[in-house]
Amino acid sequence: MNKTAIASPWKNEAERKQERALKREAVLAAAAHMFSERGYHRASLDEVARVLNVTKPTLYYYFKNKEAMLYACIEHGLELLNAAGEDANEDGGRHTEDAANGMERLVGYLKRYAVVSETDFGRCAARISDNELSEESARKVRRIKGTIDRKIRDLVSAGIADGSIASSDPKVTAFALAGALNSIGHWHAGSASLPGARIANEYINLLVNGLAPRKAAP
Amino acid sequence: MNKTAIASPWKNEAERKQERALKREAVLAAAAHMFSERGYHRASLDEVARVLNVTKPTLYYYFKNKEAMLYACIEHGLELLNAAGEDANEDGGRHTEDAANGMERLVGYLKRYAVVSETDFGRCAARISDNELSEESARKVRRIKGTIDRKIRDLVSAGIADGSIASSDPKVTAFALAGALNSIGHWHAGSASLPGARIANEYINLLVNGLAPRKAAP
DNA sequence: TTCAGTTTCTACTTTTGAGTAACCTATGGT
DNA sequence: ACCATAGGTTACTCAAAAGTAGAAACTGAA
Repeated sequence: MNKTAIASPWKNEAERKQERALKREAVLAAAAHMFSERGYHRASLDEVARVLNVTKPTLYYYFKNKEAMLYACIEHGLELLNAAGEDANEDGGRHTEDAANGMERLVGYLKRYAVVSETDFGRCAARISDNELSEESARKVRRIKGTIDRKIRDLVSAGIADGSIASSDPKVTAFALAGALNSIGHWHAGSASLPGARIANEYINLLVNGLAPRKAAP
Repeated sequence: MNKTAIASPWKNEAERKQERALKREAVLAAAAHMFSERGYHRASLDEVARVLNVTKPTLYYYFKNKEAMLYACIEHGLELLNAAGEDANEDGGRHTEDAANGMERLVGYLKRYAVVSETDFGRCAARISDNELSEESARKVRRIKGTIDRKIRDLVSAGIADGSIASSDPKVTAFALAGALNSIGHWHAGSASLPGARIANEYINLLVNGLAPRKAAP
């Protein structure tokens, strides 16, 4: 599988480009970690640079400025959350013969969403307020958030249509679901005692079944 | 009821002290608004002062520094959230002859909690991360948050005991409930289109009944 | 060898906003 | 008349962190 038996320490054009992309991603990952850990303002680029074993100006070689880093983090986080929704459609259809109903698809999405919302990028997207960004970037972020919200809402609506979900208002329900899941990232950081997957499951169980006891399993 | 027929423009000792307390509260309210609107770091004290028609040093006459203001905001918010729980016990017992069950008391609490979490102070308490504070203050905040969490957990446990609530884990459930409610403050700020009370009700309805349809009302 | 381009560094400048010093001006008590 | 205190102002300092200028070091190519 190796292209060359011995790995040359000198890179050609393509390799250099790839390495640059790799480094850019490393910068982003470090920034995301910092942002989600300390918040945007308390995260200093000097320190981000330090954990990467470089100096601050190097970061500016890969990103225009700090805000650009934050935007990239949030955008990437939102893309992950969005991607968690993409296979909500596929997964249900592919796994079983008959198409999954609205509830099943929604729960599948929520589970994947929960997983992402515990990553650094996910937490950047979920926790950091838009208004840290320029109006320009904030608008873009809101657009993406809108499509995610739309996706949840559509799943809720589908569930209502096929009778698998009871909700009087898909719009508010979608807000509530996203809000509840986004909060996972918060407390997870605060009290690290609970295992993440456990929390997510309990959350989703609560959202699906509610606090009130059920007479019989539907 | 008036002590004097004509109000003297000159204040005595007691009136002065009260006025000072009033001004301190005004500073706090302005700060809370700023903090919850823009976040701690983006809120500038110069601007807080501006909306109060004073200058920045005046603020320092009432508070030691910016962090002290934030701490006071958060503490006050937490006190409100806590107070919302105090009358959870009273209210149930006082309103009807027979004592309210766990679920009823919990829902009562959650409703009041939701209302508070939409105020400036509530949002400061719910949204702003502890690590903006000194370790000293953060510890105190965590202690108060702990008692609130405990209160919710106890209500959940009580509900489980009397059969009005179904939950496998009061601890995680309490986290989830607080997290979900705290998120109200976020989105309310983002999309101001929905009326607050409506959102809170929908949220709580979701948490109580869940997404899954119920066969028959219990 | 020299050139052009890439990547990173050292050593700054700039900006922003928290915090302070020092000084006014009422007011009320003595 | 005088003083102490409360409450406020103007005009600063100071620190931290963002951002920049410009040189150095390396690479691959001509």
